[in-house]
Amino acid sequence: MPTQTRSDQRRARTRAALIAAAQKLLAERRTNVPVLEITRLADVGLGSFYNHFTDKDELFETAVDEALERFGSILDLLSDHEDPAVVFGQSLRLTVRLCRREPALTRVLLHRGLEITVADRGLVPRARRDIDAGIAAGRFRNTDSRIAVSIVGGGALSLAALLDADPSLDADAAADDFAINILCMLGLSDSDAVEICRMNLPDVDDLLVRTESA
Amino acid sequence: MPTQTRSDQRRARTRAALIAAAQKLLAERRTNVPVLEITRLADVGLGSFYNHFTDKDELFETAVDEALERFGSILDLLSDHEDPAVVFGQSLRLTVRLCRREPALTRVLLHRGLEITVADRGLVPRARRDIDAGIAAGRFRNTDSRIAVSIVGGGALSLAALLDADPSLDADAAADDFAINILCMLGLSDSDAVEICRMNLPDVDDLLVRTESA
DNA sequence: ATTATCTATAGATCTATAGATAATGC
DNA sequence: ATTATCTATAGATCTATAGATAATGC
Repeated sequence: MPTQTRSDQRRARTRAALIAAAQKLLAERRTNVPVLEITRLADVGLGSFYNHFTDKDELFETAVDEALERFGSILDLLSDHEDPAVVFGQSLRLTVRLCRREPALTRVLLHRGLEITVADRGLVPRARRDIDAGIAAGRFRNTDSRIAVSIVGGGALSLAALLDADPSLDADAAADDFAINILCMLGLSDSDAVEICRMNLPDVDDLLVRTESA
Repeated sequence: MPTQTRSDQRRARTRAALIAAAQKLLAERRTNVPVLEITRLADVGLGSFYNHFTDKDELFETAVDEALERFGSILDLLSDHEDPAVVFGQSLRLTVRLCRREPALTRVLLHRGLEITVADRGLVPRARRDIDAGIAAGRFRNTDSRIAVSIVGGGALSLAALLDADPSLDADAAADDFAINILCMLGLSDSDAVEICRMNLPDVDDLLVRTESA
């Protein structure tokens, strides 16, 4: 554990304030703002910006990466289950529920958009691992997991955009329906998929609290 | 038919040049450029820009809309078939193939990203119509078509991003695999889906030529 | 003494318009 | 005569740094 001097802490605070401001702006799709506006929102001096980042692009990229990590670390808390279809179903249902619970974080991800589903960080590698496990166990159809994961990722993002655009939609029902669709796609019968998506799910708020400290 | 004066033609040419320049920039993800750079790329005077658009946002939005229309009009050429599953399968296979054939156009759509799948124009209403027809005919599972269309749209975009990022991928195979996945999701058996996706497809180049005049 | 932050600002860059020029209409 | 385009530029806006100030380290 590297000793955190008071200087380091101060530095980290400033950096975090800048990133939080960037995430706020990303959620509003306003990335084309002067640096001064960012530092005002972060409540730090203009010069501090250049202490931490070389330009706006670098800041915004960092802000998206951190949001992705947050999402991923929440899903990592999901307890295991012997049936890979159950594991994946839980992940899907939880991910979509998280989008409703964390709209600001979700909008940050939506801004980066589809590049996320191509990336080799965040949620995609987790999904690919789960799908491959299901195929290996004979629980899923034998299919190209790169393409399957692409559909799942794009579908999840697209559904997140839909939930964001229409607050009147029932997010829990949409999440379960999404999971049913994906499980059917992977070869489960309609009834099997429905059954899995009726199982108990860990409390979303509880998971959020448990990852906040990180 | 409104008589096109020579003035109108000149005006339309300038406008089209600006939109083409904007699409070029969108494909390179460089929307944050000075107006002067856009007009240079379009080979028109700076002032002409303000003759047609009030600001850059308006131009870029128009540029994306036109690209979407182009895609949609190509799909409209697909001939009908009595089985809704065949119709939809053909659309899916063709859409993904188009992405490989028209990478610049595809990148324009990727820039707009997921907002497309929420929009009520372009490909989404066509997909929703096809899915609803399939459900009504008892060929697809009875499911919420809003969510299904969201998955299809997001999945297609995500796959387009994947094909764009990795030119070595076999687009035809990916397109067919994508369609199989979606048809399975909609309740078809694995073997039915595979069979549909082995059927003959209209020639992509031919369809492109037939819509170029529009 | 060192390191981080803040304030002030020079210079670069960009927007948007006014007025000139060129093309078309009749 | 009218309409579209083009050129030149005033004024606004933004970036990025230099130097001052404040906090921390030892």
